[in-house]
Amino acid sequence: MVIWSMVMADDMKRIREREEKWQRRWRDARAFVPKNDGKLPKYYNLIEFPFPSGSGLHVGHMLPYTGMDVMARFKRARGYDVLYPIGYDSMGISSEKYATKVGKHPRDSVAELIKIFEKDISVMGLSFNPESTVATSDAEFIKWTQWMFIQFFNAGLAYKSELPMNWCPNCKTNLTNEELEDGCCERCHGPVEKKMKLQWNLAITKYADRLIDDLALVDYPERVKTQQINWIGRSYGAEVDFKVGDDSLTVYTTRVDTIYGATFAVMAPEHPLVEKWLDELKINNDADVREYIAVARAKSEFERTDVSKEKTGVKLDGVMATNPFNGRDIPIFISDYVLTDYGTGAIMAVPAHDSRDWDFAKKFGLEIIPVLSGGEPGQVWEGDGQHINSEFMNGMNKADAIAAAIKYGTERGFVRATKKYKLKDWGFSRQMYWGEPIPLVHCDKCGWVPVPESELPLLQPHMTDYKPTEDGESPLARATDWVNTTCPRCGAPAQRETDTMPQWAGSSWYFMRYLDPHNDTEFCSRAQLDKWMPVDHYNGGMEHTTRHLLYSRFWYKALYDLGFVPGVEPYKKRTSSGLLMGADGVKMSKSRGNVVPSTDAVNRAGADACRMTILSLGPWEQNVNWSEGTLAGVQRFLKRVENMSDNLTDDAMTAEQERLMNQLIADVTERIDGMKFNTAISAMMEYINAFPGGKMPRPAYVALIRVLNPFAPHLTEEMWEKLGNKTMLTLSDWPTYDESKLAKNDMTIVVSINGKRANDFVVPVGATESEITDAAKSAAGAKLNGATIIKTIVVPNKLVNFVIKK
RNA sequence: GGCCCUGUGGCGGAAUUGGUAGACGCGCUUGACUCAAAAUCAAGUUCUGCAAGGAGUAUCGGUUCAAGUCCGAUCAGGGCCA
Repeated sequence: MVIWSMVMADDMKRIREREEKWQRRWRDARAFVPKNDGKLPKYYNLIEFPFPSGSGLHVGHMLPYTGMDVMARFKRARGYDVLYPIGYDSMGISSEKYATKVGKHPRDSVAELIKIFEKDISVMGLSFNPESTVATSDAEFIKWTQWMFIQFFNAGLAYKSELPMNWCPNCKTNLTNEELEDGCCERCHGPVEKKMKLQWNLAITKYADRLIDDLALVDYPERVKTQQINWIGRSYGAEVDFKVGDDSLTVYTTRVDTIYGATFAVMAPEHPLVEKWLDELKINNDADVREYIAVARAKSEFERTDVSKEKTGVKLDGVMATNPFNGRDIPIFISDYVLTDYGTGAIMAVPAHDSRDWDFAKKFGLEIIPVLSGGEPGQVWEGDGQHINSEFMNGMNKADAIAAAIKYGTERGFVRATKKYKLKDWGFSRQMYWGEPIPLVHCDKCGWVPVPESELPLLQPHMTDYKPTEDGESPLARATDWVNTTCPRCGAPAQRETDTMPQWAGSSWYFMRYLDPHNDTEFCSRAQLDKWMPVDHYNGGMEHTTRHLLYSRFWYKALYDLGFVPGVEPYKKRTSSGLLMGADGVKMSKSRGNVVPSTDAVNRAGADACRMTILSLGPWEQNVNWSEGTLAGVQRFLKRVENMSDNLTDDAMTAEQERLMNQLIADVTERIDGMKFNTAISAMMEYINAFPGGKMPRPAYVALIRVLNPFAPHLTEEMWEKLGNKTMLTLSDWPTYDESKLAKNDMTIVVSINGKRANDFVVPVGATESEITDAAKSAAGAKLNGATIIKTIVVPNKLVNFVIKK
């Protein structure tokens, strides 16, 4: 026992030393630095850059890095000039929270974290370009993030407006609605308080149509495209003007065809007309109305629109709305299920054909007029059908009736066809210390004025107390020396903006800085952009398919419109990797005790074995569970491959061995291309199983280590050197295969009767159909006795099926 | 509630275009080596049955000569949006 563990430890030591040796040699040879000389086609291979975590890396973090590393090594061998960079998303609340926790200024703690992170990933043998790393918190990076914001501001894409924010008293942060999860803080899952706040916004909704339409130009998984489209939520509808006395109440509807079934109108409690009517004393039950408004204001959007909750509302007593189509007066309610910031903040309610309106009408005893046939009596009907009770629309279906109603109303001036989006403009203000300061100065005379480019980067002042404030104001507001400045335009006393940018800012463009990380006159030279953009392959998690992907696509399009980048889409192809969970199928976490630290796994099994294990566990897009058993299987495989190098024969290869070798190269090539790493690995395992006793002819072995190289780069380099090669395998070309050698001499054909497998038989390749049928008949034997063959189906190279009757 | 994805041995998972279900790995069983064990090597391993055979890809139904694969309904798990 003791002796064995010493042998193991000795073995492991040898493996680790060998891995370090090759990592050193690759670095010295600058093997992973792109040539950038225009001689080879470029390939930009991108992972989502990480937040430098302080809690230690585990094997799950390595999954995307490893898979994309295989792609990078494969593409290099296939003759591409590959850029595979890594950097750090080191701005933002995560870094700030960590700094607070360890009691160090974020500038220092971030630098330490990056060092730890780099050390942890260095053992894996990943082929990142060591010369193009960036961190979003570097001053030289912040400079260009701020510069871009100023370009957007000057182009009218950045504006300030009052927005509903969600204050998390635990994290002391304001959150936008997108940053909530089930109505709670996405970080601590605690309750939030709603308040209005003046915020900077980026006008992403101006790009909503292009963000949808340009998805046709890129290669993203369908589900990713669908999620983006749903998130943007484009709907075609109509605004209809209802007269309310001298005022005009505009409602938004996607179902203007049902207007003859509108029996009441509902307004958001905060709708400005409600306020106006209260002021004008037009509302008789003003006390009830005011109370309802106060209660609704306190609720979150999530609570307000939860369909399962009981509908509440108050009738506005004293005002009626006139339906412009038929002149009919209908009552008006306020209710919290109508939101101010969606549509016009007012709807026409058609209870017969909308379940929320139905619930509301039932509760308040309101009239219900069906205008589409097809429903059950006494139930809401949301399907299509022929229109009834609808004058000129009678007999039409939904689509035709919508068009007819819009035409009718447009001609008479009370309807406008509109397009609406669920997507809102991007709330771009945060009230925290560790974010890029928004580089604007407010002057009483000149308004908001950008900080001159020569003064960028505008860094946060060094503060010892950078903790968030209790009231949600930016901690930068406390740095009065910094805040008070002069107007860059007129020189009068002025104040700096104290809000900072969200974490999403740096991640919206970091992939361009990799191309030219130390340029201090441009964010990236145009020549580098022209050469390397767009990113050829961007892999990331499903959790970033809405916000990050949409924000960065918007950012790139905005830069394109301003003439700074060469295309309209930043990423040509997007893939999503699944998560690597603990062995128990639950996300790795300290509290769960299921974490497998990556340095640990590498020390136990070596980097090659870890890399292959991570990729063998299951399909790339799916969540997979860590398995020590798989690790052991992979270790066994690598050991066998190594031992085979002492067992090579110089015998001529048999035809079958040659076929296997060519098949191996074909299979592995195809599977890496399709990111089917798990089956690429099993193809290699099958291959060595086909050589009994571990005896392999030399060329068969060479082919194996060449295709194994992207997965197990250290071992294969060592074996390659052992075979007498003087150049590095990492710098060698990918092996080719001979298509003509893939064919077998004979083939196994299945014979089935009425679709049920009966037997199989072997025929030489090139047998005629009648030879095959005859062979099939004899293979089926007694099972055909006394039967009439009605039909014979021959599937080439595969199967013969007899349809029989007895 | 809406949209999307996934259901295959004891386990992780394989199965081009519908054409031998269970590759490969783990685990397990047996054998070789060993005083013994570990490691390694060899054989076996969906279930049922002594066998011949029969059953079998969440459930039910459909299309087809043929369904894990296509269609419909149901159930279960996951994701996104409400």
